[in-house]
Amino acid sequence: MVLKKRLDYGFNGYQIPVIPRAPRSVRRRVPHKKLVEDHQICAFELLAAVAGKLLQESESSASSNASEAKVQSFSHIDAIKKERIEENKAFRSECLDQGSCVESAFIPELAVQEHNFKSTVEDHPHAENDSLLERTSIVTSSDFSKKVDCDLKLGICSNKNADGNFPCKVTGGSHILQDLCNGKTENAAERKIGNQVKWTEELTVTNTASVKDPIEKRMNSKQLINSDSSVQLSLYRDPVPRASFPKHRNHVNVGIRDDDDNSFGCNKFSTKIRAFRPQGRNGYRRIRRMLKSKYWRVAPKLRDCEVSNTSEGMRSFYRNRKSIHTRDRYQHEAPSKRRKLCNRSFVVAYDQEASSESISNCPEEGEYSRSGAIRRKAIEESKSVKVHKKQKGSSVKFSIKSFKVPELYIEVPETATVGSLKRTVMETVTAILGGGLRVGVVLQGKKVRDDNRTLQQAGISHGGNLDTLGFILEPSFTQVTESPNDSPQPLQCDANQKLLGSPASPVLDSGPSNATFDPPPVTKIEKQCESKHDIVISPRIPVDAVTDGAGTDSKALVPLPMVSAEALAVIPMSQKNKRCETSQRRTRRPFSVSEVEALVEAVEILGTGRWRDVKMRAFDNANHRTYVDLKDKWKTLVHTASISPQQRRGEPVPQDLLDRVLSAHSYWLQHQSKQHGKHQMEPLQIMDAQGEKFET
DNA sequence: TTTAGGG
DNA sequence: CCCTAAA
Repeated sequence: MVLKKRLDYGFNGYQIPVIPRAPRSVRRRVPHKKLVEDHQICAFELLAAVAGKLLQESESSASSNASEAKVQSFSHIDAIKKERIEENKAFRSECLDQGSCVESAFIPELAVQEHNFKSTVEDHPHAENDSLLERTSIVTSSDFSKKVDCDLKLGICSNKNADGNFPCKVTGGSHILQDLCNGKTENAAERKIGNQVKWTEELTVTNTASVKDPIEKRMNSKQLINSDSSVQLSLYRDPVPRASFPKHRNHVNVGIRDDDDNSFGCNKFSTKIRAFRPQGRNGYRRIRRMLKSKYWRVAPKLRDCEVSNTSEGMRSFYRNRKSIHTRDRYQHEAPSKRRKLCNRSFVVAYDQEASSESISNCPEEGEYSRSGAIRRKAIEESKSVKVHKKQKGSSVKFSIKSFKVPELYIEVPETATVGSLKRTVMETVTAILGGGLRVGVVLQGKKVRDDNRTLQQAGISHGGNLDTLGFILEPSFTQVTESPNDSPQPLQCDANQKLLGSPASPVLDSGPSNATFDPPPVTKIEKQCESKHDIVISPRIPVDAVTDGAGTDSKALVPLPMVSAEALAVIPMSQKNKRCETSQRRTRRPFSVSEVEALVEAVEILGTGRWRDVKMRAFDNANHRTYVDLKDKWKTLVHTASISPQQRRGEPVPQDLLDRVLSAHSYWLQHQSKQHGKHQMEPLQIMDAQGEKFET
């Protein structure tokens, strides 16, 4: 018997909220939108973080130089660091737009050291002096959780201005930037635009000979750049003010790679913040456009300096691609299929690891570009390991402070909560860690491949080069796919981390590749190579970083790969694009028990004909689960429940859940016919707390 | 776009 | 999971 339809929440059994099924057209309009007021991570915030970073950098640089401006409060910096540590996440933003040369600026945090700077320049002899910083790392921080309604744009000119400085510009935004700047908006212009105050701040990257105070902030001219809530980090290559910035929105790289949100755990809680069809058509289209360009976004960034390496880069790229495909097919779905899922999401183009050299190491005359252009890190292996070694007798003692997780690609809706983001990252990380990672040992920049050698034989002894010992995480199948002779050094960790003044911060870096912020105050800069193709590639594909341990003094952990990630990306991207657009089957993502449970619960309440609602109710945060997926899953669940346990495969689903599936299925089946001609169906059967069904 | 089903 | 006809 069908129980009362309106059951109050708190009822011990199913809640059967009566949700009259209005015509689709009507339902569609129901403003289910639970606006996310807080904790919304949006591009703006990320950008704001970057901007703040930049400013901080400026300040800190200035402060380090006694003769420079007054020291500002660094509280916000601390906050950021703290946050970073806490979240272990780095967000990178990248501006991508068709044909535009938008580039993100890297906001370094490390103290700049001259030698770093030099090495940078030297390592990239081909770099064009015209190129700009291209990397941006943003740390997500609760401090930035405020919602910013307008745009923030950061632009850094590659050319010096009359003063010999590099103009930077941060525009738009409301309060965040200002907050981050600790009120240093003296000269910022404030204007009312609609209901918002936008302001622009111009910064100048000083092209000082002294590496120590590379950046000088200067605020003067204001410029308003308006855009529809887009975040842009632009780098002008041209000193001449641009008439406009390339436009694109919501492209924020989160630095995580899995494109799905696996945080289904919280799905069933209606309390979570959800955006019910958050964007309108425009947003939708926008997303689509975005998706279309998803694969080539890297292309526009190709720099001259990187071209020189194109050939080789391509080769390795393809090699990797090939292996990847055999092992893990491309995961991005065809744009046309995921539009909604991707709506208003941050898309991680790929990990643009900012090398510490970027902005902070302001290169000298015309060298600017070199330093920034090539810093790319091998995405795959973005592990950042900190090893704390202690010598003890003839044994070697290690203390790995942390490993950076290999590339992650995560896509989350802007409306996702920070908490869900954390969960997503966690799940992704977990998945990756459990998906075949292995640890590699690197000594003096070279991989120690022979597992049978003793540490002593390998030169890892207390009397040896412990300083150059590092550990890396790499795909376990790397060896198989990689050419035998290659000695890819995907990533490397700094075995030498002496825990520089950081006993207090044991957690120091552990986020996914965020070298930018990771570096402890006085750390050496990690040079990492990166290859852009990751975007498309499975996170675990290692890139053959061309590295030679040559001059590995303890400082340069990883030789800079000469392979230009961008170069690699250029062509491949387009190809991938095609590939993806055509037909890339999504990766299989078996439903977990908890997901099944959420699904069952939702179906019990909503019925079997309202997958969209089910999706929103229980899987709103799981962007990788479409309503079709849920429908299909339900279908299989019903099937599974009707076969003998022996015939079932995959992760076993608790029998009680299957029972619920059957009962709900039959209930709704029956109900369906009834409702056909009449009112709304009565909600379904009810079950008691024990999950036993009541008789209908 | 969402549903409903077949493949 | 994909593909699609229908709605």
